[in-house]
Amino acid sequence: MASTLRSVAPGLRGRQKQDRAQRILKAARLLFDRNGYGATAMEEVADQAGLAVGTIYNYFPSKNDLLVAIMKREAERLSAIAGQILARPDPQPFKAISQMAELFVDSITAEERPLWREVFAAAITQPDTLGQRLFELDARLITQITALIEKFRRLGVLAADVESQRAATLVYALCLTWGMAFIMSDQMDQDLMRREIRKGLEIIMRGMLPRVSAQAARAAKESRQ
Amino acid sequence: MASTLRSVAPGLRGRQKQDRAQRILKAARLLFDRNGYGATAMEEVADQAGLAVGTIYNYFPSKNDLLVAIMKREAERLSAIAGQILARPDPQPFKAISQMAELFVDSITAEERPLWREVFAAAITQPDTLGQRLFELDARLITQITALIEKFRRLGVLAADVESQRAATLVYALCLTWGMAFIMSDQMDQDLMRREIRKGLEIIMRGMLPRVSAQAARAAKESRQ
DNA sequence: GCATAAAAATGAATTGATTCATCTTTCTTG
DNA sequence: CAAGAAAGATGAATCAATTCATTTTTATGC
Repeated sequence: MASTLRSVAPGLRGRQKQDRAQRILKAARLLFDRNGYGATAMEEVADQAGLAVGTIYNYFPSKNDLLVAIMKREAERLSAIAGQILARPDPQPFKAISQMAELFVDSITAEERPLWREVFAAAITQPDTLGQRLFELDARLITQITALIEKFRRLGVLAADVESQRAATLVYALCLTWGMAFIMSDQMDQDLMRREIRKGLEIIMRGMLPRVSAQAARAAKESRQ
Repeated sequence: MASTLRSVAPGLRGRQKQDRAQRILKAARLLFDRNGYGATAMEEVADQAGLAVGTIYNYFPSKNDLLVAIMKREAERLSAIAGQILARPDPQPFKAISQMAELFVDSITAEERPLWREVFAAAITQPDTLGQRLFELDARLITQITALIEKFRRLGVLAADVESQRAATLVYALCLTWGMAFIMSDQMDQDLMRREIRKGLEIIMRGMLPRVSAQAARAAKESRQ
């Protein structure tokens, strides 16, 4: 009980613990990159880290957990950069939102595709633990896009009657879908993904532009008839 | 060689083969439903089907394959119904497209959620085999939505300068994203999914309505000619 | 410093998917 | 119909993740 309080300060034990977790992550990362996730046995990770298999399980409850811990670090950068864009967005809404989407694209490279496949799969089968952990990041990104759209909406550059959050979610849906397509098909490259997302954004943005006044619309309609 | 041709006609062997495949599917379905995918051992499926483990692997190359074979049947209905909607769509574009989206929603029930999780995960880790097999269905759905939008576009109810395929993909992205959200969170029910998709559709549809400015431009162009 | 408790590490045992050498059944040919 | 070939079924063996009883290391109280 009392010892719990003291152990917050890193004694020998605490330092070793940090060190080992780090060593395991580094070893796993190396082997997953080199040989792939499926082809890497936990025994091998243990060897590489200079530990016994059982020990790894004291730090990461499963092989999936280990992988997610590794890849989450990668994704973490994303929301930091998104924050920068949000701080001084491009004055043109389309460009600013595109930039956010590009971020997403840039964060998944072809080399990491095989690992991302495993991460997504793990997140889906264990949504409450692994999925949750990753989805935090996505939620943060949606919040950031929402803030961006809201900003433009306030300025009157975007329609007042579109809910920012909903629109942001739509943008996110677009990115996620193409991100998944990228992850799932070796045929697709980042450029294609970028282009497709851009096209989708164009349609979304059309729906977000302030509508011409009702009067003008009616007039136009009448003139057509 | 010659026998290959003859074997198309179902002799005893052929019939048995059909029968066994069916028996395996039924047994697996039963156990997956009852005890879950993870908790069902292939030995159990074999027992339930009255076969040896090895035999199952003569019919389905892996446990994942078995699952996908089961769930694909479920999804197959979808494109049939989509075809019906396409044959006689609601005259209002929003309603017609909503109907398509609803289809998607209805095809994933809360009971099947755990199994869909596994299916999605499998599709992601083995995109070339399992994923491909499922994605065929999605591709078909996109084609059908594209056809629907194209129809409306021809009628002039939707903007001429929006590419139907791209718009359809966006609609699909919306459905897929919420479908995944549904699958991943026990908190979400079909109603919520339905509502969210509808809201997203509203934004998309705004972007697809003929623009006043575009009309004006066209009018101007025509008057010039 | 030593005895005891708590925390961590260890690797052999368990569990379950997948493989494969062997055995059985069905088919083909004379 | 019998012999040989081909297709299919079988379950014991393999392989890898995960568990757990045991041992080792570190911390605590005297």
